[in-house]
Amino acid sequence: MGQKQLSTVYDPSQVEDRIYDFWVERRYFHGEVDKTKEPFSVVIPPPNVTANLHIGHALDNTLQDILVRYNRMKGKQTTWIPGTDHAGIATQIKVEHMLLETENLTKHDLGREEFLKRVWAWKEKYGGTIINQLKKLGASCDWEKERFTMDEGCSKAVREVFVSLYEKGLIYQGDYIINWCPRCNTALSDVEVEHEDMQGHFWHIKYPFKDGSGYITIATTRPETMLGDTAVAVHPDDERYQDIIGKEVILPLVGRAIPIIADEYVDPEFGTGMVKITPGHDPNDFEVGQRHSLEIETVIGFDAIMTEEAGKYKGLDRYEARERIVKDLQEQGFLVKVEDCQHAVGTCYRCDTVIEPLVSKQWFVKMKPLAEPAIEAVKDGRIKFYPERFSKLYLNWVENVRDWCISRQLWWGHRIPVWYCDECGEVIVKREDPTHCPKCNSAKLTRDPDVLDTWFSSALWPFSTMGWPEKTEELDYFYPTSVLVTGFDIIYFWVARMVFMGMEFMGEIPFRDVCIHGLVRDEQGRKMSKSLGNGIDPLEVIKDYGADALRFTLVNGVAPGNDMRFHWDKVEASRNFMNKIWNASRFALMNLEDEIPEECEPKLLANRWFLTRLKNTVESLSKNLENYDMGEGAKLLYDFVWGEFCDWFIELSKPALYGNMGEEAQKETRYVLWLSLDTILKILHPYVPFITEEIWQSLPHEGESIMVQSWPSNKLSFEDKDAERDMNQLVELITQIRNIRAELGVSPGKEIRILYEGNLLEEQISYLKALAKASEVAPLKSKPDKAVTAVVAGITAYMPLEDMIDFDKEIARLKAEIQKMEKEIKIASGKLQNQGFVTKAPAQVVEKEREKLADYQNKQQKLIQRLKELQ
RNA sequence: GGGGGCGUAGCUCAGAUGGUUAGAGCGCUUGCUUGACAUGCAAGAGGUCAUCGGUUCGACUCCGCUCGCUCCCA
Repeated sequence: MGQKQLSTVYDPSQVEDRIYDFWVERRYFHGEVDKTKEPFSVVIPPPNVTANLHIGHALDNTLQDILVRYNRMKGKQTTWIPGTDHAGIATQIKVEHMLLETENLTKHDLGREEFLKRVWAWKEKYGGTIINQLKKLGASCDWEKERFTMDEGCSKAVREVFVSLYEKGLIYQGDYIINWCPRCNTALSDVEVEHEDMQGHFWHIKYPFKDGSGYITIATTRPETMLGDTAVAVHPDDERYQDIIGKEVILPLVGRAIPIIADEYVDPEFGTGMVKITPGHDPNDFEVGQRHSLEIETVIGFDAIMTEEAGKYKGLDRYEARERIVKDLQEQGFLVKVEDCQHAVGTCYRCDTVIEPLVSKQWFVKMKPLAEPAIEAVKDGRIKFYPERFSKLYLNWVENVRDWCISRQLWWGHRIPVWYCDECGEVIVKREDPTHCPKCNSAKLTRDPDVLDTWFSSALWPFSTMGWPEKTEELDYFYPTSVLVTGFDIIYFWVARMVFMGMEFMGEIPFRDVCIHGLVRDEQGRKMSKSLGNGIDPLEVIKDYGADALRFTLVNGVAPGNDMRFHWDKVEASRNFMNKIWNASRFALMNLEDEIPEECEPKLLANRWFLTRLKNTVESLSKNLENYDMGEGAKLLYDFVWGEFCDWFIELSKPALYGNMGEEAQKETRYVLWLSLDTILKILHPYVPFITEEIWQSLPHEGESIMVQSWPSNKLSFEDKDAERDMNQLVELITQIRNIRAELGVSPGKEIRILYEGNLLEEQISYLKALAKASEVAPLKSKPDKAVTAVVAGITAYMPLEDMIDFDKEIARLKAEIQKMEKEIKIASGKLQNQGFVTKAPAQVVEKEREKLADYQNKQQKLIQRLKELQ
């Protein structure tokens, strides 16, 4: 790519794929074990194999890529392990749908084995979609290490963990109440249930005493479950009901007698202070039932249809049954009243169907013993959340965690490694598939039909991807991982469980830092969803604006952990920023030679100033990235590159580059321009990898690729506070002059004369000429009659404008300026007259305030003087 | 019921450890083919930082109340 061919508009579509291929070919993403270097490792939150890249993935992976690229440039041995998740329910449903549509087959028509073959075939064909989409985004994943939660290694890890936990007594099987999704036809864990507030009713129902002495009133939102009531409960301390504890009531419509029991679970303040207890259909009631050894009646089946136990309601759907029961209660005089109420209803996180709590035989992980070390690890700071507040969320959950139901009634997933002996009933849990019963030696064994919760295998991801249970070099070197980047919505599902498993099986935390980000919402602040159709396809954005613009849009100015809205305006702003970088680079290339300029000590003010700013910017940006504040870092880059490099440094460099300030100045400025652009490209690179590589390749450079250059830090030691001060003064002066020109209608092309009081360096004069469009800048000898004045601390500049002065305008302008200064002087002097401020505030702060005051006063005096001269 | 977050310019949002002339993008006004860029340049208007109180020499920033919106858990 020759310098002259650079088009004035940057076209990412001509660049990105080519550059990505170049990186992959050179294996820059790959990180081998290298004990001479500090490791930096990240595991990707594995997206579902069924997924297409959505905007949330784009954000999550952009953040990871920024961190990975930054640390790679910092010289760490870096690996970012990618992969996908088998997503039990989602994948199974997807393939079932496909089979039904294309071949009119159900999974039962095919049988388990054949069905699984089809799922694997589907996975092979479509499973790579999202991986390829990540490449479009520019993700620098270590593709040679790509994994899948159901590949051989991960499966081995799952098996080892299950058997090992079982042997330790931390996995058990039993009949407990679980969350059942009647549509997905499987048990779910507690976190897979979402609670939605729904409009419902409170039905108040009479339960007559068995002895005929009247009745009590019970309120319920689910009357259909009353068929399964096995008690009524009151609070043991509730004085109203002391005398009825132990009595029996008759269950309406059913006729069964059930006892009134006392249990602390009841809230005496709520409703009548009496609740029906249905151990078979409510998790809280189930626990009450256990405490009081109550019977469990199951009146609703796994298909959400009323069971045999429901008597005459058998065969009805649970909602039909509700209507019929309410009707019957009313007809028979049991219904007291109906109130409207809002209550939380549990729904399946995959299909949104209302969950049915049901008692069923499932496998569980005992969580308390696993939780202890996971709590400690966060409490003592071995694992840190960014932002910190998310550790509270984590702790709150982990400290109250309940046992984890891990069996799923699905076919797609890790089959539970448990066999039952058909002869003697022995339960066999083995690392290798057994052929005979160890107890009775029978060969008739039946394997448990269920599979494990997908999150069970995800929980092992940080070490299963590195070869565990083998003791690999990778594990030794790259584990624990450096940072985990993920959304807050997945802290319970995944983050906490990785900590449990990491502590238990590696004896160590799985990651040191957890960087949490928010959701990407639509323009109106709504969640993006398929049903609303308000999703943004990141690939479309990439196609039209480029991956760099998308990446920058997603992170620029976003506060850590906060949600953000997706605005097309922002995409355009980012695209424009890319174009700005492109054109600033074009300018540099036009003014540089083919070789890297010779290093030199800068003497010119603009150069000294800019190198100082460059150093400070690199430092601030590095700090932002170390603190996982990518949003602030992006903002910093944007402001610095556009607002300082382009708007000021490039403009200031022109006189020198064009040779108007002598050969030395030109040479020096070329060097500073080159160094600055080289540095800017490097610090931009983690955010916008494609455009920075493309430009860097055409800039004089050493090395193959910008992505393996070292992060700028050591070389930039240049700092000159005086230059900063002098430049600030100059910037203020130029801005004022431009302001005056604009306000007084001096056309931009018209050159003016500037006569000044105070000290200006020779270079400052050159800059003034160039940036304020002045034909002459000279010390003031005698005051011109007709002139406007720009006043900054230390300098007064007169602009003789005989023919075009509107004196009233100028007087008004001066008065406004004076008033503005008056206000500032009041504030500053007020502070300084305050004894408390002078004695208690840090000396530095007081000194700064004094300087400010002096500047304001100086300016104001000159303005007043000038006003007098005009009046 | 418990916990978290948010409320800053017309809109969308930034504002470490309290001291800034309170910032950006978009929008708006005015003027510009200035030898990188009209996906641009220059200048500008626009904010009692939700409300009330407290801590402090000093609060957009820390603490508490209230109001409004939002999320998670029960």
